[in-house]
Amino acid sequence: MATGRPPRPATRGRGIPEATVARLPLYLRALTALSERSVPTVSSEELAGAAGVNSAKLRKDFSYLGSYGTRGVGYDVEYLVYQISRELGLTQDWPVVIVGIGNLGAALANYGGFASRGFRVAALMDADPSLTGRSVAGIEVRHIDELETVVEDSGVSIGVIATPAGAAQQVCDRLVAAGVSSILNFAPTVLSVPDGVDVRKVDLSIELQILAFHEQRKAAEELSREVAAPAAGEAAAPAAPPAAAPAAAAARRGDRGPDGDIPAVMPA
Amino acid sequence: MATGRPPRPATRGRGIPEATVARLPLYLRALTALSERSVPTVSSEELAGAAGVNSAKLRKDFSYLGSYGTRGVGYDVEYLVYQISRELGLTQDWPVVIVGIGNLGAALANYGGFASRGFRVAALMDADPSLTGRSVAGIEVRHIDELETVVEDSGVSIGVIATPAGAAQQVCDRLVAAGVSSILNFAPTVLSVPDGVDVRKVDLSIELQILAFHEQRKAAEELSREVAAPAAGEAAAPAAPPAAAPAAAAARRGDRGPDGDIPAVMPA
DNA sequence: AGTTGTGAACTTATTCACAGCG
DNA sequence: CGCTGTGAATAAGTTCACAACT
Repeated sequence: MATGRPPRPATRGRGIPEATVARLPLYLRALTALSERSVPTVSSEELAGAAGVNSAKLRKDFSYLGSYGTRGVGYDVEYLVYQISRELGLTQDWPVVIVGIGNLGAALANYGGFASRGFRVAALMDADPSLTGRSVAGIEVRHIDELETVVEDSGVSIGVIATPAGAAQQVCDRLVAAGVSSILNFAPTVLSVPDGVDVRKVDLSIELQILAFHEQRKAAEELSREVAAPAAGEAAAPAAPPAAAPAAAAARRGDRGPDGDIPAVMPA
Repeated sequence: MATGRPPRPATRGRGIPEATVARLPLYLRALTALSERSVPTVSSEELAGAAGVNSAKLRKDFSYLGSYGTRGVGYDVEYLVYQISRELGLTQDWPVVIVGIGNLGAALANYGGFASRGFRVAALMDADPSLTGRSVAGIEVRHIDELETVVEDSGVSIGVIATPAGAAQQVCDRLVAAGVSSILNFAPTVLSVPDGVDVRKVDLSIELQILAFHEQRKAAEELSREVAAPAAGEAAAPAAPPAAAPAAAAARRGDRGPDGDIPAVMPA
C-alpha cells in the first residue's frame, strides 16, 4: 500500500490518535469517580459503560498508552488514573489566563473543575476599566494592558478567550505574541493563529444548530412514517422511545428577510 | 441504533455525513458575514478561508446539499445562506429551555446568538426558590417544578442543562419524560438517554485537558530538539514557529495524593 | 473462566486531481 | 480560462472477533 513516501513519519515513538486523546479526559473522570469510591479495579466493560463508549474502543484507546491492564482481571484504578493524568500532562501545573470577564468569563472563573486538577487561574483580565480591581471568584480582575506582564510573570501557556466576537482576534494576537501557545476560544469567530499554536473552540450556537438539524430530521422521519404507515408490524418493537410530545407543528417559514445574522455578539 | 441486523440501510435519500453537518454552521456564519457586507458571490477558496477549512472539503460538503454553485463563478451568497439554513432547520423556530441559572445559565440566557436565528429562549428554570421570579436577560426565572408545563405549553424540543453535575441526570430524565428530544449538556457528566434522544456536550475541562496534552507534547518536542541538536542543518527552516516564551519549567510532580477529583461541580 | 490486547475488516472522513461546465 | 463538482486514492477511526495471558 505504501506509496514509497512515508506519508508522515509518525510522531516519535507513540503517536496517540487525536480521537483517543479527546476521550482520555472522559475516562479519567470516570476513573476518578471510581477512585473516590475506593473501587480497586475495573473491567473495560464497566469503565466503558461509565464513560459512555463501547468497550472495544476503550481497550484500543488504552492500548496506545501501553499495556496497563491485567488479563482476566481488568485495570487498576489508581494506576490508570496516574497514567492517564501523566499522558495528558496533568501531573504538572498549568497556569491559565481568562480574558473577558462577562457572565461567561465569570462562570469560567467560578468553575470548580478548573482548579481541581492541573489548571490554575493565574489571572482574569478585561478591557473594561470599571471591572478592574473588582474581585471575581476570589481573583482580582486586571486590565488587559497587563496581559503581557501576566503571561510572562506567571508562565502562562494556555489562554481562554471569553470576549465578544469582535475583540477575539485582537486578544488572540496579543496572547500569542506574549507567548501563549494554546487557546480555548468561546467567542463565535474563527481565529487565525501562526503554526504551532493550538486553538480549540467551544461554540454554543454551533452545537444548537447541529441539534436542530437532527431534531428536524427526526420530525421529518416521524412524519413520513405516519404518512406511509406500512401496516405490516415490524418484528419486536424497540420499546424504548417514549414518543411523548407531539412536536409542536410550528409554523414553518421560508426565510426571515435579508438581515439575517447568526454571529451576533457574545455575552461579554 | 437499531438492534436489528441491517447495518443501517442508510438514511432515506440524502444522508449528509455527520462531519459535514458539524461544519454547516461554520459556513453559515461566514456567509452571513459576507451577506451583511452585501457581497454577492464567493468562491469556494474564499469562503473556505473565512471558515477556516480547506476548499476541497468545503466543496465536497456542499455537494451533499446539491449543486448550488456556478462553475467559473462561485456561490451566490444569499442563496447559499438560505439553503444551509433550511438544511439545518433554522427556517423554523426552536423554543429552548435553559435549566440551571447560575453564572453559566445567565451567560447563555444573555447570549445574543441565541435569539438571532431560529432559537428562542422559551424559559429559564432553576431549583433554587430564591431565584424564581427574578428576571435574567429580560426573562423570568421559573421554578423547576413547572418544567413539564413549560415544555408542553411552548412545544420545547431542545433543552439546555447548565446545572451542577449532580443534578444533571435528574434534570435530563425530566426533560426527556416531558418530551424534549435534543439536549445540550454543559454539566461535566455523561448523560444516559433513551434511543431517539440526541445529546451534545460542551465541557470546559475536557477541552483544557486536550490542550494540555498538546502543550505538553510541544514542550517535550522542543526539549528533545534542543538536546539532540543534530548539527546538520535541515533543508529550509520552516520559518514559522515564533518560539516565544521559555515555557515555565514548572516543578513536575508524580501525583498529588489520592483525593484527586476532576469532575467537581459546575458553577451552578 | 474471564478479560485484555490487537490484527484485520469495515466504516467514515479527508484530500487529490481533473473532467465538465459556464 | 476559472471554478465547481466528484470519482478515486488516502487517511483516520471504529468495530469485530479471537488468540494470549492471568
